[in-house]
Formats: sequence, C-alpha cells, structure tokens
Amino acid sequence: MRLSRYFMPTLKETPAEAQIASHRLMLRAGMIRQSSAGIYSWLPLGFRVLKKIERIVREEQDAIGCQEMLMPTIQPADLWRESDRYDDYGPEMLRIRDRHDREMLYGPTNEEQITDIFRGAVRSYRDLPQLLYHIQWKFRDEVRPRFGVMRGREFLMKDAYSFDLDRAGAQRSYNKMFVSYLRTFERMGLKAIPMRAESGPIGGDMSHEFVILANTGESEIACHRDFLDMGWALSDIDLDGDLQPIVDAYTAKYAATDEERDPETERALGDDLVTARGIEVGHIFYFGTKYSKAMGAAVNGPDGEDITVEMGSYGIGVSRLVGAVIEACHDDAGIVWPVPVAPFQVGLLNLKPDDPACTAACEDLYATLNGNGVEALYDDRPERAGVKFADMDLIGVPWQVIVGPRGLQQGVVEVKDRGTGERGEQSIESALAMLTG
RNA sequence: CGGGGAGUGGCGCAGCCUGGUAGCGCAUCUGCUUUGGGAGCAGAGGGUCGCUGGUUCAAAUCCAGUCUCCCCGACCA
Repeated sequence: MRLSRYFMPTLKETPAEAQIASHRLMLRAGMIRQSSAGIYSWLPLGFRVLKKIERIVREEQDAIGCQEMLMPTIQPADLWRESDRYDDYGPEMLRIRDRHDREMLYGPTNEEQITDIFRGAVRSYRDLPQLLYHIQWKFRDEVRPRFGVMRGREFLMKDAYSFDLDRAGAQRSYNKMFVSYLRTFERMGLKAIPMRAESGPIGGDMSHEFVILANTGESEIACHRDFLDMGWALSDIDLDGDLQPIVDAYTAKYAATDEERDPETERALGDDLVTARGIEVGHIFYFGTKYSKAMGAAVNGPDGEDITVEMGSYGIGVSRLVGAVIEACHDDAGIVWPVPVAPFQVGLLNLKPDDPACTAACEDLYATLNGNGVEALYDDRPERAGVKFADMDLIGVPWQVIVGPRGLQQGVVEVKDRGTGERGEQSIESALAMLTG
C-alpha cells in the first residue's frame, strides 16, 4: 500500500476525549473514529488489525472443529421471553420496535438464538456433540462506555456454543475451547492467563476468564508468579486427544480475578504471589441446561428418551482485543504491533522521493516485498523525513526499511526493528532476505 | 443513575468574569527556499461560537431550558 493514497488520517495532537493509551493511539494512528459514545467507525488501518485478529480467532476455532455460522444482530423479543431474560436483562438491552410494532432487540449475545436453531434441527444423540460459533457485532447499552473500543457499546465478539449429551461431554467441549483460547492469544503475542471466574448457578469450576496483563487494565487480578514465565508450547498439541492434562496444568496454580480472590491462599503463596492489572479478553462458561431446559432443546437418547442437552458458551472480545493488544504493546512513540496482528509487516520509507535513484530503489524494494507476499506500507509521500519517522513509529509496523540517497551511495539501507528499537545498515539484498525469509 | 467537567474552522486551545464586527497554534491550499527524526518565509481558504428560547440598541460572552461528549463512582464482556 502506498501511503500517498492510503486513507490514514494520523493526528499529531491527541484528541481531548481519549484518556488511555490504546484509545489515544488508535485515534492518533487513524485506526478509528468515534461516532457516538461507545460506537466507532473502523478506518482502513484499524480495520486491517481487526481482520487479522478475527482471522486468528477463526483459525483456532476451526482447528478444534468448531463450525462457523452467522446469526443476525436483530432478534425477536419472544425468543428472550422463553428464557425469561427479556425482563431480566434490563436497560443494557437495546429494544426496538419495527413498523408492525413487533418487539425486537439488538442482540447482546446469542444463547437464545442458537438454542432455537439447535432445537429445531437436532433430534438424536448421535448428532452430538456440536460446536458452533459466529463472529458478529453485539450491542450492550453500557451505562458508561469508556476506554475507546475496550468498552464500547457496539463491539465485535466471537461467541461459540457447545451442545453435549452429558456433563462429561460438556467438559470435553470446554477443554477444547480452553486450549483453543490459549493458542489464540498466544498467536497474537499476548500472555493470557486463565483465571477462575464466577461460576454462576451451576457451580463447579467450569468458568474461566482469560486475562492479559496490562498496567491500564480495568480489573485488579492476582496470580502465581509462575504464570509470568510459563512456557506456552501449544502449537503441537493434538486437539482431538485428551486435553484434560493441559487444562489441569494451567488451572493448578492460583489465578483469580478481583471478585474471586482468596486472601488465605494469597497469604500462603507469599513471594510467589503477583498482583497486577488485567484486561479480560475471553470468557468460557459451562451453564448446563439453563437454556436448553427453558427452551426445550432435547435429543432422543439411545433408549428413545428425551435428554436435555448440556450447553456452554465461549466468548472472545474481538474488537476489544485490538485495544488490549495496544495496551500491552506500546511505547512513548506509538504502537508496537506483535507481528501476527500488525496491519503491515514492513514500513518502507522513501526519504527523498525527489531523487530518481532513491525512488527507483524504493519502487524496486516495494515490488519485491509485494511479490513475496510481504505486506508493506510504502511511504512515498513528499513529506519530510521527520514526519515519516513519526508516523511510522506511531502506527507501529514491526520493521522499518529506511531508504535515502546517503545510504544508497554505500549500497545500504537502514532497517529498524520497532520492537527492540535496534537499527542497522544492511545491503538491500540482506534486508530483503530477512524480510521475505 | 449520583458527583464533576467540557461543547468556539479538521485537531488542540484562548476569548466569557467586565456584552460592542471571532482569535492563536497545528493541519489544509498557493509560491519560493528547504529536505537523514513532526522545516522557514510570504500569502490564501475555512467557523450562523452544540441547539432553543429569553434579557438587551447589541449575546460566543448574561439568564433559562435542552442535547451531546468526557472524567470519577456504582454496574458490566
């Protein structure tokens, strides 16, 4: 992409409304624009990141056999009356009437809808288990939206739902999601710690929040020190095998969100206890027959009897993750994207577009990078070098290739690693080899 | 929903107390000079001062109402 033609309205000054780093940087980098409180438009740069995160989430859901579908944003109120949640949900639910005065709502979540689909389609225990998900916009009319996309009213969420014959099956589905989440966040360069969460009316321990550590996180958390250095060798796991040992390994050590903290355990941990601030990026939850019972979602068992299915739901805040990654990965100059979610891999800076030789070298590099499938943002604007450096640091592409006549005379370009800040001169060939290899 | 703050060119702000033809910086456009970490000079364009009503000869400024946004708290993915 040529920056001269890219819609990326960066700001030198910070808009007054933005308080936390991710919000400031997303506005300054031209990733988002606010529409109204808690509702944002995603500009091309932000949209690229959103799509990258969405893709990783999708791939890791697919990897455990969870099937993608798409449910609507607008739902009929009657469905929610079946589960008694239409009244329970309160003013956070955005209620709408259509032209025929039918009561509708903008979905804050989709348990009712998926249960409705399931009960109308599945009759036999032979069709279980089922794992289904979609990635869809949600609306929750928060009392007080804040922190940019971290707590918006409209937000993109991956929500998955599992249907199993019994508790043991539900546990297997839960474990799949648990491991899938570990892998998902790891791929984004995040350290997400699974923390025991409020278990609700079902009881047991099948509810976990996945929290990433960041100084500006919303909630106070506490965990065993070992989580900080825990190796996350998860890429070679057999996802069809028994995942219980992995889940056990990750839940053996103490980790709790604010509401779930246990002073006694924490005292016993002593120096092994770490308290920090965290951002919840995922939540998995087993809720048994709460909805299937209320809505009549049952299958025929082996003996012909009706068996109410066991369900769980599993959410990842996709749009929130964009902000969360920035909270975890930024410095004074701007964003420092982890490679897998970076909007572009390489920023190519032409320091002197007026110079034919310099521009020729840049065009050549740009074409080669494109030809090798490297996403490059080529700053071919006539701006001064300082503007280009500042913008490129701000938007945080992992590698910057800086091309100027001075270096070219020596046959070298400067390559900067945004993460480490290391800069060095290299021949064009070796720079290309590194970036395309 | 309680408490606090703010709405003035795209962005950041001053002006309001003490009413009198709307300003500054950045950005944008033109020209010249510049060009290796957010350039210099000269010129130009752009705002019914959130909205409605009131007071007044006269309102960005005073008064009343209203809408929106932000912050703290409670609440929540």
